[in-house]
Amino acid sequence: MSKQPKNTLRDSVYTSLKAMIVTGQIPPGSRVTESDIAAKLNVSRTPVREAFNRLERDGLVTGRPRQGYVVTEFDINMFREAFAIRELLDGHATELAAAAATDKDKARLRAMLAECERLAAIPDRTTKEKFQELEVGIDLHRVIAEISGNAMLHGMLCGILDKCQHYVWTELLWLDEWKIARDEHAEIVEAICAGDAARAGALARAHVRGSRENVLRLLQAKSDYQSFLAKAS
Amino acid sequence: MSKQPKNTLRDSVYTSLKAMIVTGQIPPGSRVTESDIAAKLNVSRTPVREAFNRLERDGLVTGRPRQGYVVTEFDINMFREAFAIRELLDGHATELAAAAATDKDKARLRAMLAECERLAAIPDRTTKEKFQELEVGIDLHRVIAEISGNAMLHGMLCGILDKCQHYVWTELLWLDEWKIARDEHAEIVEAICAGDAARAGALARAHVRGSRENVLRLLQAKSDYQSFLAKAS
DNA sequence: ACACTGAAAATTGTATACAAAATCGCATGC
DNA sequence: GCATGCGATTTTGTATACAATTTTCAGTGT
Repeated sequence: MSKQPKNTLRDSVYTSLKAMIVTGQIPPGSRVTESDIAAKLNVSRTPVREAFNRLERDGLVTGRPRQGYVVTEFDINMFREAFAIRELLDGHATELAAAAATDKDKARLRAMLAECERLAAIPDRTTKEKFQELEVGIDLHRVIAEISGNAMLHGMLCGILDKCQHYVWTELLWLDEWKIARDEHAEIVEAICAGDAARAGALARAHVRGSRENVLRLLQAKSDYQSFLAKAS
Repeated sequence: MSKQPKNTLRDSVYTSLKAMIVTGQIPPGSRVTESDIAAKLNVSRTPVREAFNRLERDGLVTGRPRQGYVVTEFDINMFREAFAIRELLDGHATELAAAAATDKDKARLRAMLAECERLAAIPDRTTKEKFQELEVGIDLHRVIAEISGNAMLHGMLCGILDKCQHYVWTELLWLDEWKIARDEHAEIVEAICAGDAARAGALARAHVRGSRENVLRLLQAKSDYQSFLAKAS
């Protein structure tokens, strides 16, 4: 497809599939067959199978023995679970990052903030640009986890953030009220740059809690809207 | 081989391989080839490949593009990383478990404690029995995570515990000083049964920190012993 | 003795062929 | 009309064949 050719087909397929799933091109609940994907990407089933294995391990698809794969449908319960863990891991990672960040790291974080700002300032944004802002905002957390120096923590947090991104993108981004908490991100970066671990950690935890509440509120609104539609018809 | 026949060969191979790795039958740092394992288990390379994929995702083996797989060697740094995360996740899981445990759950935990006690009381234990005690002690944490009701937390903690088990088993269990902190486990279970979430969480966090210090002390002793051997020869 | 070349061996990456199992549809019997 | 059973189709699970690449090691030249 129009993807950068990776070293191995397996990685290429994995990346493509993951992008398609996270962005909702393949909506949650869809049944996906190895043959279809293989045909669509012009490869054999083998690399597709291995990609599916990894995606299943990531929790983005669920596969039952001889029954094929289905793009995971996240319910509100999984969302709560993910955010409870994020609060722990993100908080700790941010504390560590504040203690470990080099000047180069700090510059990198500031550049991401600026990029986020730039994307937010575009008038009449397309869906793609909205997604880019969301992605940069989440990437900020990934980079903070990387800076923390704890590779295992970084890996686990990336996995959770993928799921959160998937959930927000497929369920909520259509809402106009959606908005990245840019000020909170800026405060966190500021605390990291100041080397204030305690403050950075507290801000990060509060930010995760705030995001959770924000999303839950939007989910409620969506649910209300849908039941309104149902009653009206 | 002498494993219970699972539904799919892939799962069977995964289970067998994981057991062989975690118990050190295949020592860390060994090169493992698909063909060897396939021959040893009398299956084709395909299920072995998929098992390797999952094990790589688990972090138990590391594989480079066309270079084969190597059983991951955990260094002391990874160990510290794992325990930092365990402190967060185990603490939270134990808090949740204290709030959520049913009578059946409590009975299950008490039964595991009793089993641990029984294994510890065996005189002149074999290596296998030592490993069983370790396994039950770690399983206790897995079950607590399960009881917490947060499936994602449970899954992540299981992954980390596998690595810790692997590390302890391959690096430290030969030491006679090794000893499961049975009293601490008992205290944690007690707090869970009493429904005291704050106390249970605090105990769990302290227990993880204590385990970490214990292991680090043993590693130091091992290192001292090895340098003593080197100087003597 | 050492470095470099190049072919052979070993090993993974990919494709494909075949087997087993599940699902779907249809017909048949009650 | 509905349930049930049987067969055809679809889809995954496994094995194997082939391609690509890396490593190894022997041989040669300096």
